[in-house]
Amino acid sequence: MNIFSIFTQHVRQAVAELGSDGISLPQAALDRVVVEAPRDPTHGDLATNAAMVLSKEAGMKPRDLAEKLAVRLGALADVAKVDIAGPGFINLTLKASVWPKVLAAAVSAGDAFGRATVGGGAKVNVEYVSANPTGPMHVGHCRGAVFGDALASLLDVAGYDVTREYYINDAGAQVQVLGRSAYLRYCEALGETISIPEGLYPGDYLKPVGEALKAKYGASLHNAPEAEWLPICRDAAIEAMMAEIREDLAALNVSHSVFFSERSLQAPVDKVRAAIDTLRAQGNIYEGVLERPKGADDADWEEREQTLFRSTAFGDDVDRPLMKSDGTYTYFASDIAYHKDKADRGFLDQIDVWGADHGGYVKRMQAALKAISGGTASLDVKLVQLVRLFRNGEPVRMSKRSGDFVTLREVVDEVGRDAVRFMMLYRKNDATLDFDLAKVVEQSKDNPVFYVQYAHARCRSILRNAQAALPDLDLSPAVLASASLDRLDDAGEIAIVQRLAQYPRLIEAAAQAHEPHRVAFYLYELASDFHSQWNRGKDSPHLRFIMENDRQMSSARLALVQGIVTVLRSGLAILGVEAVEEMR
RNA sequence: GGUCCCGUAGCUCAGCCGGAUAGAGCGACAGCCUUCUAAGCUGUUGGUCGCAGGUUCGAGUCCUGCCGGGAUCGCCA
Repeated sequence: MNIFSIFTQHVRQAVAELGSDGISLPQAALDRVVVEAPRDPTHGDLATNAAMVLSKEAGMKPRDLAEKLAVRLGALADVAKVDIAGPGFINLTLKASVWPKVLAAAVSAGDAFGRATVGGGAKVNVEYVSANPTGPMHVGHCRGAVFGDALASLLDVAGYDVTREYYINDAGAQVQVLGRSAYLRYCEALGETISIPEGLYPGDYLKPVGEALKAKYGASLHNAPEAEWLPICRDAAIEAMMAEIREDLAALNVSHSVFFSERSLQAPVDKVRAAIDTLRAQGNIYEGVLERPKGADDADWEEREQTLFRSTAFGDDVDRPLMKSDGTYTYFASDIAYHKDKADRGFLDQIDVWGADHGGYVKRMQAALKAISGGTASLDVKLVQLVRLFRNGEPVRMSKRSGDFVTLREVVDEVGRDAVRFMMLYRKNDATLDFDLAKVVEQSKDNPVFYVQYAHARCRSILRNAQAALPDLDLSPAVLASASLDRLDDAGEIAIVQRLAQYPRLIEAAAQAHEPHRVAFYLYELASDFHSQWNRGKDSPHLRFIMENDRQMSSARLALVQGIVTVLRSGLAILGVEAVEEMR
């Protein structure tokens, strides 16, 4: 039950009925009509901008148009009062009987409350993490992983058909380097003393790969030509790294349904070549010379002719090369084939989650998908900004170069996955994030993770205590939903129900904007409403949730608690954070 | 130099495809424990929404130009 969408329909219906007054409006104009909760509660429960956005096309003054709409809206069963205010707002005050209905709907719907249909079952592909399989995941990967995972869950709840995908970069030069690094560890395992040259991966995490290679191949690779040992060492290392990455993701409660190999784009069928041929047939490929970029570090710039994609024809700033000087494909060429493959699999809605340092890549990828799909597919790229790691306000330095970086696993092991996930989502994706390892485990209001989880635990505690105090009361949601909810007439209680009523709309809006952080902020506000009401029971005992001498009131309030539990659980599930039963 | 992101209270940040008097937490100050978890709550304090124009009934939000911070700019991914 989403009162906002219900009333949006009511308002649009009222607008359509203006036809009988000789006022006809284009259908498109209706899309601008919205119903929202006014910031100021004295403006009523719902407000619509209909009269203001339609006045021009109706050829009427906003307030005159509002008068006509107000008459119709005032006749609706759930409306107690209609006011016209300011430049032409129509403010609706709903009958008190509306809120019990909303609460009952939430309680009886359970996990289904908030589930939306805005997605319409449309297929959408969310690609996230896609960390190179050249080592364990470090803390920098965390944010994109959690963001993508939560976004996928959000879209799922909003009614999209979501596929969660990971692109394994197992075809480039980096995995060759990985293979050489693994070979050195293999030599080391054979008893050789090694030194790791600049440019190879120095981390200890390849030692087990070396040992495994020795166990499987003995010394047979040692004096073999590179062409023979490199593919073996490389593949063994990739497999080992991917296994480790999957474990890291599991520790973070991040999941994927598809792991897509970059190499599978080149063999057995060269899909990269096919993609380039498609673009060439369109006339969007040519041989040309790029201008030297200004201001960049271009000391070893060498002007030369190369194969270019005409991305400027699709909104990019310069045309982009597809072939390296050694004749292999650029990463961009592979990525075009990959995104084409996604489109061929039916994903016309594609979302990529990238680190902000890849921001310069967005336009060309969008241009490429537009071109190669003939304009049918679109790509939204969500950039996640840096995470700066602190401990008690002191920066935690990390140097990837030395191989001595903070791994994702270390952070999860130290503070727990719930703290990591919630904090990563308690910020817009494009804002940098300071993550303090000490603060996120603090059990205080400073720490939103704790605050929201505590609200859920407190609710559950109330329900447990209620069962002990009133053992014969049936606290199942189905029964609570039929309690005398009209007895919830305290302003704080109604405010909570109104907050719950916003949840379905919030899910829709957050999903359409691709912004899971809105869910986190909403949960914080709901938790705050609840803690506040809980405390009012101290000064005013008649406001306590459990009233042993008034079973009817207890049932109504416990239904309210159950409604809060329902929404907290639903929202936390989207964020991938556990709704705990008690705090320890 | 080009492109992208950011700039809102002393600090950290929200602000829902433009909407009414711009919000929250922290900090500071003043209060609330015989009580369903005080691991919490209440109140006070606090803003020229970076600057200047523009669009319109209306701009923190959209457009243009500046200022400041960050990222990035063929042969890394």
